[in-house]
Amino acid sequence: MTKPARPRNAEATRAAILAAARHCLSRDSYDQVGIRDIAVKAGVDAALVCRYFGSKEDLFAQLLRRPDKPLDVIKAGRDGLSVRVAEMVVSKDGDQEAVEDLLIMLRSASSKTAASLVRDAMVERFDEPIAQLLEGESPQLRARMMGSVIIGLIVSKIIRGSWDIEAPGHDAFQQRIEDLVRLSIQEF
Amino acid sequence: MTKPARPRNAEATRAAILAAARHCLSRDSYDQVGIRDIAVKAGVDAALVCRYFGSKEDLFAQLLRRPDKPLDVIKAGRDGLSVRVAEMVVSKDGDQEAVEDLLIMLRSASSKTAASLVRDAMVERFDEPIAQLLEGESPQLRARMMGSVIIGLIVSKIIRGSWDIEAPGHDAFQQRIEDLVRLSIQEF
DNA sequence: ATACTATGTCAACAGCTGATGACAAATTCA
DNA sequence: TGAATTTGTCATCAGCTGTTGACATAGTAT
Repeated sequence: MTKPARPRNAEATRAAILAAARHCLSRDSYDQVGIRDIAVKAGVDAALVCRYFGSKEDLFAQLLRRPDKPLDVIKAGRDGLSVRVAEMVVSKDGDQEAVEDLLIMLRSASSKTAASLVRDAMVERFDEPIAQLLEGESPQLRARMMGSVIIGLIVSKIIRGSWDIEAPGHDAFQQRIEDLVRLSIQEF
Repeated sequence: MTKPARPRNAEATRAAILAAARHCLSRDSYDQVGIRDIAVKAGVDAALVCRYFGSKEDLFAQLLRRPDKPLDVIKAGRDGLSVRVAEMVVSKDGDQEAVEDLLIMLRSASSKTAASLVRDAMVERFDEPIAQLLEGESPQLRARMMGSVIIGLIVSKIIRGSWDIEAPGHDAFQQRIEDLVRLSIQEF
């Protein structure tokens, strides 16, 4: 009993490493997630992580960079945008992959090495797509305002653990978030 | 020319270390700020930091814990709260010490060791004082909603560097923030 | 001056980090 | 078969981290 003998498959282990990195980095910040943590989670030796991705920073960059994955909330169009965003943030039904991407970015936003990568990813994957959905003046600014509202809700949840709203008030809570999102992108 | 011969004064160097820590931790996260960084900034040996504060974690705790400093924005009362908050976030005239405190917390919010300290400080220094200012139903939740809006704006600024609003639109921008804050604490 | 304490410095520790190159085993190809 | 290439592991490096204890120096009291 030495090795479970996983079949050798470069592409699969590469994907496993990426998935493990996503898992770890959505729970802890860039500085706290070690290459060895990711390797263990992926069931691989730590050296492989460096061999496949060059460096920890490159791995993180590759993790954030996914031009193939447009966000569901956004690509569904301008109609009902606020509703979908509120749903995404508050419930488990919405675009949870988008929330995970945001979690990864926000957790590592204050890391020196990861900061610029996070900024670029944020612009590319959130701000620009949202801005393109908006009509009227200064769509970029309004997109950033909406980003702020979302970021605030998620970071607040990171800090406190959860929102734990009692059942009867939950609808009003979600409605309030919806209103905040709507107001944030309203024309001036 | 070996030493500028700073006069030996325990209280002063203790304060210098605290100030240096504030300086460093408002710019980088808990994980990235080393004891040596703080010591250099304070003009002291690194060992002194540990001798005066026990450990890095204790130093951070002591930094967050300032019951003597109620926030200006809050203690001015409920009237005009939204206006003052918007001013605080967007301009340099507002309560900038409060913004710095928030920066320190938010930068280190995703650090494993600092997380619980940040959570407690956030509740103690922001959520509770704000909630006590609110009348009507579920003041805690509404206080947290307002916190979310503020956090979002500050974190967004952390990520992007600044808001760089062109001069003519600036008033409308501040007005919008004011409205967002007002909506966030509005009764249900 | 002498003893004593408070304040500050130095050197070193164990532990962790990201990264590298040598090696082993599996797979593929001739 | 045997050689070659891919895939994975191991040991190790240098650098950094928080922390500690031994030492040095300044200030104070006797």
